[in-house]
Amino acid sequence: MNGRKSEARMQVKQEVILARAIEAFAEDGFRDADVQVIAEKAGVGYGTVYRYFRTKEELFWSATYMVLERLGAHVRESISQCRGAIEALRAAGLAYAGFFEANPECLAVFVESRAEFHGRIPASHREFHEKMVQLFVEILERGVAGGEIRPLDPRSTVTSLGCVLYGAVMFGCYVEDQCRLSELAEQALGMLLGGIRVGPSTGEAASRPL
Amino acid sequence: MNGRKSEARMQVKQEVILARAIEAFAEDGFRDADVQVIAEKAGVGYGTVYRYFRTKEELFWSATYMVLERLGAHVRESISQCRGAIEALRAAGLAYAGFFEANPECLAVFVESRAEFHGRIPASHREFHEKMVQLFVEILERGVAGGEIRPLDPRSTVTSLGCVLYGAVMFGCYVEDQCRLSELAEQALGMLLGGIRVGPSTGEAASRPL
Amino acid sequence: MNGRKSEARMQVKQEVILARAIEAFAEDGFRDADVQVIAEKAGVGYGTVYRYFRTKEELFWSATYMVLERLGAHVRESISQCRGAIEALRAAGLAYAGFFEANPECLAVFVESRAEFHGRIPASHREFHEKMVQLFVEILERGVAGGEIRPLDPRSTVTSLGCVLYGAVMFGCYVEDQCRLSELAEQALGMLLGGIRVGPSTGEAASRPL
Amino acid sequence: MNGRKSEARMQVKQEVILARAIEAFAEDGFRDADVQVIAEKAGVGYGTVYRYFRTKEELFWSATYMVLERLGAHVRESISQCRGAIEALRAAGLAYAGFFEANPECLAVFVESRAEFHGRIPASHREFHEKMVQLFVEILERGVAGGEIRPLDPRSTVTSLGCVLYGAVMFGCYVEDQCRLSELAEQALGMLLGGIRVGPSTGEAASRPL
DNA sequence: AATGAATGAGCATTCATTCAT
DNA sequence: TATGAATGAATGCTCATTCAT
Repeated sequence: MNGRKSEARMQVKQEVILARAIEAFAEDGFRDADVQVIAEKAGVGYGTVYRYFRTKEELFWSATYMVLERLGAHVRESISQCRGAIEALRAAGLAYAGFFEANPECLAVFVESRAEFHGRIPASHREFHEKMVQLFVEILERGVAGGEIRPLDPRSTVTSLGCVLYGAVMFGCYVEDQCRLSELAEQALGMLLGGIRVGPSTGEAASRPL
Repeated sequence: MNGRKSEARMQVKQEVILARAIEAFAEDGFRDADVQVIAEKAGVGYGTVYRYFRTKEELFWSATYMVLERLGAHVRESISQCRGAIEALRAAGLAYAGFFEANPECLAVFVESRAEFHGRIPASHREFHEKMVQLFVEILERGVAGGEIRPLDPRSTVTSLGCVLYGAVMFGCYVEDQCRLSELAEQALGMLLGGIRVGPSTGEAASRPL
Repeated sequence: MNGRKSEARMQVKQEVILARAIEAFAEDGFRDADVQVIAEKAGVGYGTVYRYFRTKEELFWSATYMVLERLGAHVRESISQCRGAIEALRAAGLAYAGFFEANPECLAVFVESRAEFHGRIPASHREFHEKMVQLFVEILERGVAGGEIRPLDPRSTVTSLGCVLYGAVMFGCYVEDQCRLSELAEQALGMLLGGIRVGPSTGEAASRPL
Repeated sequence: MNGRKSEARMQVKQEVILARAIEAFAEDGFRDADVQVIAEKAGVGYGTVYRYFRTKEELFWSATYMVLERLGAHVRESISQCRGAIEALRAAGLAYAGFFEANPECLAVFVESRAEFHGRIPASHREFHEKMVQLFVEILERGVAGGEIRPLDPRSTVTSLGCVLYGAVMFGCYVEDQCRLSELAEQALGMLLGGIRVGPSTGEAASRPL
């Protein structure tokens, strides 16, 4: 029982450290963030951070992965109630952008992680990416099967969707004083969906709110 | 004449330093890049770098700006021969992605700069962004006036286009083993254009090559 | 107990660093002294110095303050056994000069600190100065009350005494091959005391040994 | 004739550089003063400074020597009209302190030079010192011969005088908000003179204005 | 002679990581 | 297991000095 208690405590501690790490990396970037400060904010000793994460880099990738997990959960939850495929795509897209809008520090870490790839995407991140792609592919296939969506190649369509959503989130810094991230994504996604939906795609359809 | 010679030489030297800086920042990122190494690669003394750029940060932003200038020139050149608006948009989009495909170190610096914004986009970068937006707005307005493009709001449309192109370039790392950057952009752009072009937007139109 | 041990050790370490810093600043001056060297001499790691002193400057002022503390202790001790005021003044003056004679590295740091003031005397130094003035004022007032010293304004008299002692210590470098610092101070102080003592101040009194 | 013109010009240029050097060394101290800045302020090219002074150190000692020359001229001029020895001593002392009061940048350089001695007084400075001592010795001997001053050992008396004046000038930073440098020197000098003048040295004599 | 661009040695400071307690 | 004192490699930046023009 002692072991369990201890395990649970450690689990909590690790999550606290990760949460503070996200904030620190968001604030200062990977290189400028200070492990000392993260430890202080997490309320643990300096060396303790190194008992949970071998290196600062491991801490960073764990923190970015936590962001991905939260993002994934948020997106999956958003589509749980959706019936139609188009509806699900819209909901997922809005959830994707909305998550970063609601958690700016996650966005900052997300951007930071993209820069830190330097050509080497960690396996965990690649797996997350694949899962997300799979999720969208399934929605699309469901939509195609149900006659809601034109029979496009699912993977390349998802890739294009990915560009739009990833782009909206990354590009948002240029328009943040004009519109919110979710509006940006809604708009761009709307235009894309207008082009792939079955039936006469009128201008109205493309530009009206999702 | 002495002055001119000297000025010309200094101009050249500065550009050499910037070129090597782009490579170094691409390779190691802003924080890990070593000014000493940049100096060596540029064939100048250490202190000389600091005669041309007050700080490493100034060097970094100058380098990223040089990337933007090259990118801008490449894009502008690509549309110089285009007649139609849709044609120009396709050409510009392909040039945008093609530039980063042909210059991976510029892409790396581009990504790095996005991460280093940390909420503060340098004025020079914002101005570049505005010019690019203006360029696309003019193309769109020309297309609308010529009846080639549906009467959408130009700015928000350009913003969506921006998301797609920016997104393709940033998102490319996830698909680089499946398709090239320009293919990715072509595909995503095609889907978007399919949705904004006048006339019945058929599935065929949206997915066929640009 | 663990805490105490650690605290005590750190206290010792800090004092060792300060002691070596005094030597280094004495040898090379503030600007030329190398923190690396101080660390080595103190037998601690480089970074350790910065755990105890935020900056080289803080280390310098701490070192100069340690000199003042030693000086103050030496002077106060010297007058503890004195009965008469004149006797105390003589003893204090000799202790003042004698301290620097016995600790040349303290003298060098003392001089260095005077140069580094640049118009801004650190609060701690000003406070030390005030305490010293107060000490001498009290001696003088005791001497005046006891009829041993003429009723001069204590503060301006102490200021003049300060000039003589400070001057002797600073001026000593010009005469060091002719007489020792304490002799110099004794001589100058003797002349000054000859002028303020009650009774006919004969030449003999002014120039004879204190 | 060309040569002469050139020589004269160089003479002027050198003095301009020295004058600006004094200001710079006074402002920032020897180590922190920037030769580049001195050159700019002097209105000459950077390298030109090095045509007139082999090293920064040589420039510094030349600058400090210029201070001494000005000081010496000021002091010598002050006593040119004095008849009596006591009168001359007072005048010289006041001129000494008054010079630094009127030229704070010279005082700063003077202090800086004391710190930079590090045990090695430059020959030129030692010679100046000797000349000053000689000047005062002659005044004293004249005073003794004329019966105005008691037959003290001239050299040790001058040394004590030196302590008082040097001390007043160096010590002034502690009392600058209470009295001016010249007042400080006047006061301290008055006390000392009260002690060495022939005749009954009353308290009044010692403390009344010079 | 005058200039100022070029140089690189030198140094303060930071911070990830280790390890004794 | 938790801690935080200790470490020293790493690096941005300065500035005295040189030398080609």
